[in-house]
Amino acid sequence: MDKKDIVEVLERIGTMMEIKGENPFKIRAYSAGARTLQTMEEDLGDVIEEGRLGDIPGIGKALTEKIETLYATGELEFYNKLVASVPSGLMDMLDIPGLGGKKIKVLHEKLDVDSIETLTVACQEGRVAELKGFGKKTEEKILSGIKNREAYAARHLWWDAQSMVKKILPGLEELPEVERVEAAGSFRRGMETVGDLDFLVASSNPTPIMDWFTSMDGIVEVTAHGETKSSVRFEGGMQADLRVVPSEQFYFALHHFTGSKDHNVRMRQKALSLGLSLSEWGLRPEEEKDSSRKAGPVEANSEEDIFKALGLQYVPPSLREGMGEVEAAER
DNA sequence: GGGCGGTACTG
DNA sequence: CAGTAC
DNA sequence: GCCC
Repeated sequence: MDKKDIVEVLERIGTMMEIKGENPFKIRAYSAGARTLQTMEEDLGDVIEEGRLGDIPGIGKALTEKIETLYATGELEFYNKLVASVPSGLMDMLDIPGLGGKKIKVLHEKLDVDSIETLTVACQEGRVAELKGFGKKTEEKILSGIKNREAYAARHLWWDAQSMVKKILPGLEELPEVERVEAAGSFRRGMETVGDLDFLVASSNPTPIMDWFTSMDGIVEVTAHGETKSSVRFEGGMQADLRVVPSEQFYFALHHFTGSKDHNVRMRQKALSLGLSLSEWGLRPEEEKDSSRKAGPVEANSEEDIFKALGLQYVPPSLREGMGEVEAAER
């Protein structure tokens, strides 16, 4: 079995474990392993041959064994058993916003739902709303999620995302309560495709901003509307999130929500090695857990300041993929 | 053997 | 409060 | 699950 197929198997293992209610950290380990493998430049056969698979960060004893077995035989007992125990239709349900492993499990056990089709019927008959932990609103959300799932699941070309950003950003800039605003996320990193749009605003008066954001033209659904975080969906399926933070936190939050996740992990580790703790809220001494004291002792008036505080050279968004750029920025 | 991010929003 | 999402 |  080749690398691509093995990556696929590892990802599916993660998904199935999610539905089985496995330990989230275990699930993460599988999807991290899949990503690592996917981005590995070397030939998988060579690496296995030389017995170096386990040397790769994120791939330990269990994953090494499974990957080697798949590579050599194309079969994996562990995987086959998992496949046999999870109805394939349940996997598709994870694409529906608001449904995770736990809820899917309940739907399956209580209502015998085993596919998008049977789930649709269960919703239409009102059986989902009667379940504990569910309700009428959940039911409607599931139905609309099903109806739009192709659009929702799809990523969008950077170019399309940009035309959307060009419409939203100026509107935000014009609001008097907005002190600073940036688009973050994979859009800011310049990825070829963009999942959701992520906007970040500095302000001490979020309410009017959130109200404006959740009532823009072209919105088909407001998925969340809070003080610091709101989320909307446009016709065409593009989703946009807005976060409002106090201006002292702006660059920490911008860095955090620009990602990538792997990059953030590296940066947090780097901070920890200096006895500091980095988060979207700020940079503070590690033991000072009290995040109620909002702004940390370290100030940042730009993203550069954050890198500087960690003794790193600036890494532009497009390089923040957690693939060694943090190490390379050491100086 | 213990930690793995910490928080906001929904129902 | 649990579940989900980021 | 992986890492320390």
